[in-house]
Amino acid sequence: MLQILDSMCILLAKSEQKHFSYTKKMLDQSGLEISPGQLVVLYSLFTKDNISISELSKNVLLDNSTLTGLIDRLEKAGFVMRIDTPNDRRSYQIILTEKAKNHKATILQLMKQIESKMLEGSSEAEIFMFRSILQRILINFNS
Amino acid sequence: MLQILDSMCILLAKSEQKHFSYTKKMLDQSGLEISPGQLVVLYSLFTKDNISISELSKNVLLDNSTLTGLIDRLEKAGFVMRIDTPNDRRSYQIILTEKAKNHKATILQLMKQIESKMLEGSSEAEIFMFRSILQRILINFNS
DNA sequence: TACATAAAATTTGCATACAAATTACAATAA
DNA sequence: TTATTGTAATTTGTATGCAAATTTTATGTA
Repeated sequence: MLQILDSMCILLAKSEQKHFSYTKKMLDQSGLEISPGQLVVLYSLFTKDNISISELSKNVLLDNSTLTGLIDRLEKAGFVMRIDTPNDRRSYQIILTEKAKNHKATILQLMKQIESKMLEGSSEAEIFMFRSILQRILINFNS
Repeated sequence: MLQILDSMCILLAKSEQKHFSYTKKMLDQSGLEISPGQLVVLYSLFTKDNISISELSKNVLLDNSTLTGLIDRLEKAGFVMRIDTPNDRRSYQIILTEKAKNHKATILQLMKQIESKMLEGSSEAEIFMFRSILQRILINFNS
């Protein structure tokens, strides 16, 4: 085992890095023409779209400035549109296009597939505990 | 709880993202003038330096092209030096400077502190299982 | 109404990351 | 020895991410 992985922090970082690369590879192969970052945004929008960038930013835990670029690329690829917000010319509503809705099932299935790969060999009980520790980590770093 | 965190994949990604931000913040406050990426490289070099970029790349699970920039910045900040490899003019040996060695204890202590924060509220048994699942994830994504 | 303050989105600058291409050099084969 | 192949490191291009600054528009106050 690599020495750096003695550190739980580095082990977490490298696990996520490999997960990210794998996701990127699977997306490339799928022909969907979306990126890992866009995947998260779409996943959130499938549950609730027609919201502002600021609202979306809370839903996906990303800064507005990060979302600007992500939405740019999603819009260019035809998955979302920016629509004027009534009564507030500063803001847009982000809505899914038909194209995005048509790909929803495929996208969700791909995500399930990646999750399966990730958790291969872990029991339900282990996964349950894994989830709760990750949630605790998120909380710990937000205080 | 945020809807996106239903997905174990996204939960993992966001946990790491928050860990990264926290590490960056702590490093900023420490006055050490190093970044999270540089921290991992130094951590590995503390165990074994005087190695080539390619060898280091295996030790830290990073691509050569990523390391070029990281080493550039570490060198500029006076933590490492590139030394010619005898008999191979393509390659350099990366060695730690006295400055880096002088900061070793401080850096390791800071890393311990971040790990403590991360795992706050988790038992030894939970941490043990967490570690083994992360190791399995790393393996799953490498095959 | 005019001014100060706040908010929404974007831009800019910096730090990861990798893939693909490039440069320089080494090693092997013809 | 020359040509091919391989290797080490870097460069370039693209995608995250955030902080800080900026632009545009709202809102609240004098």
